[in-house]
Amino acid sequence: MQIGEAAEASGVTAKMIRHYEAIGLIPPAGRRSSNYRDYGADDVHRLAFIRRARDLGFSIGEIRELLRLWADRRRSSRDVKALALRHIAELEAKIATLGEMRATLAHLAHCCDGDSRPDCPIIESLAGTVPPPHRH
Amino acid sequence: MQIGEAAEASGVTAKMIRHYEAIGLIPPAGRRSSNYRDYGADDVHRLAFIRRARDLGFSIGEIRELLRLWADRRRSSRDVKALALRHIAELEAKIATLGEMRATLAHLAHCCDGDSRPDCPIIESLAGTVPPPHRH
DNA sequence: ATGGAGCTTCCCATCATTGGAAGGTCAAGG
DNA sequence: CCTTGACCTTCCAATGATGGGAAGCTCCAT
Repeated sequence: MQIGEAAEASGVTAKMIRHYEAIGLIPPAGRRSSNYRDYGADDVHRLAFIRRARDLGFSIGEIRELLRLWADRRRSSRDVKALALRHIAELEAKIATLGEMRATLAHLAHCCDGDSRPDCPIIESLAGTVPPPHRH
Repeated sequence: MQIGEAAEASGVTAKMIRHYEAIGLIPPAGRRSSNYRDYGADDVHRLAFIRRARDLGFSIGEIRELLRLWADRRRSSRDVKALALRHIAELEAKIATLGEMRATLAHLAHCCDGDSRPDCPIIESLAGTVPPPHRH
């Protein structure tokens, strides 16, 4: 099948399929006489794998490693799990950061009247005219 | 003061100060005869404002708006609060996305033995050989 | 006057993805 | 047979926020 159909079947855009090939995440696709790329079921399978990994927030580098582990029949599930746990830790760190931002901002917003007057603890906090809320 | 000192005082790197000037987030700094940028207390104050807004996760576009509101003595706190609430919603959306990733991956990792054998529900889920965990 | 610290501009890299231009290929229909 | 339109090709550029570094200028202390 050609790239459009492979994109449809895998959920990865044609644009990204070419990109993944360019950066060596996937092997170069076969070519027809027309120079069009040609994909088989295995290729689509690998692309869908990548798609699901992206949906879980794995980086390209991590996906490279996941693909290597997937292909290695002698892999240990320990290695896969370690990679997953490392990624979970990254996710939790990001969630914590965003959660702190949310909490700080929610507190400020809660203290803001939200009326037609200019006085606003949000702006004042950003301006540093009041000590920033420091809850943890 | 010159840019290094302003960077130190505001918590914004000299690199970023120049960048913010280039994209019009801050007005062009005055220059000395040496062509060095020259900053006063007001400039540092504005940079610190930007720094705190960045720390709360506001985008450059949002900060542009916040700076406009800060400068506007006739602003309504309603407008500031609306911007803050909108940003809180963005943060919560991101947190929710990351949280779903974390939950899915944690479930898979929990089901993975993590031993020396290759069998691994994480890899299998990515490969699509088992239906993906669909909890919401 | 020389060294070094700090400044200047300019270009490039990151990360994953998207957009578009210019042009080649193929099938269907007039 | 020729056109049209959908598909493909490569290449270049942009996104957002930041960092790295080169080449060259300014300033101050030794």
